[in-house]
Amino acid sequence: MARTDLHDKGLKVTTPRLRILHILEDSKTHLRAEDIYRILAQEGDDVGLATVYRVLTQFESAGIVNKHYFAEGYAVFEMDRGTHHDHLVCVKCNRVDEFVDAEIEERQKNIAERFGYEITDHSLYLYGICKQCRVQK
Amino acid sequence: MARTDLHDKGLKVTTPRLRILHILEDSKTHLRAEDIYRILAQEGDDVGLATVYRVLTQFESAGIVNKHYFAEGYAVFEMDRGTHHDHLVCVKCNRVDEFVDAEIEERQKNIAERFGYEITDHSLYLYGICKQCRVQK
DNA sequence: TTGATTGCAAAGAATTTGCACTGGG
DNA sequence: CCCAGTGCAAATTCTTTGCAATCAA
Repeated sequence: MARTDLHDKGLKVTTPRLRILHILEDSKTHLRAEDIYRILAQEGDDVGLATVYRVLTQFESAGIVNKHYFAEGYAVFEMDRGTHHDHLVCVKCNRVDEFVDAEIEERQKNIAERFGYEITDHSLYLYGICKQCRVQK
Repeated sequence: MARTDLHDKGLKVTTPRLRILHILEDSKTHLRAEDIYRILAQEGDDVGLATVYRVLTQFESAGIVNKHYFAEGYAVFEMDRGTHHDHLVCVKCNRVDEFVDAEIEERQKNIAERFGYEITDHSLYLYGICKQCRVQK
């Protein structure tokens, strides 16, 4: 599956790509390039950081992963599992939660229509302070 | 107003701060530190880029401005006017329209509540192709 | 074989910091 | 006066790129 996945996207099946794909598939959270680089090293795969960045960029172009900039100043990646969702980001601890709201999606469509736009994409981020951070404050 | 504004926040009233505040107040769009630095130079104010960054950081802590990372990899700033407006952006001509949808705002609030977040801010961008761009193909 | 892919190191872009000097209160 | 505030350059952090070696197809 991973093999054919890469092949279908016109990407050569190399060890770095398979390993990175695997790490992304296993992860439940958003990962930075640096995170992936560290995990690779832990697992004994000596993949260069530059390669991690390059592979992630290629995966993004191929629609395999999604890239986000939350409020920290660096990019994080997650598998594109086909299910669109928006994000809640804690500005204190950087925790991220995901949600989908059909009504919001619908209204966005209507608003775009009203303004004469044909939507190609959208991004919705809610920034706030999560429960834990408020408690320990 | 600007003077007392700074004073009330415990910030010394200096030329760089007043000028930067003025630029932010006049701007209808999000500005990068670099943008502000360039505008200052154009207006004849020789303020160092490092100072722009420092002042913006202080303004953010003081609640005077909001800082965001959208999908570009760098921070943008805007005055905190207490009103959340969202944006429609044309990916062809960069035209920008603003909108507010009470129902969406309401649902966002509910979602945040459900996840235990206390919202401090949010950003909603709809990217698309505007009518004119579609017409002239 | 052979062009795509990788690693490493150097380059870039955005942002921060150290330090001596300056200016607001 | 005195210390917060500033400018400049050097340092950091995140990411990209040039180039020779390497590997998948």
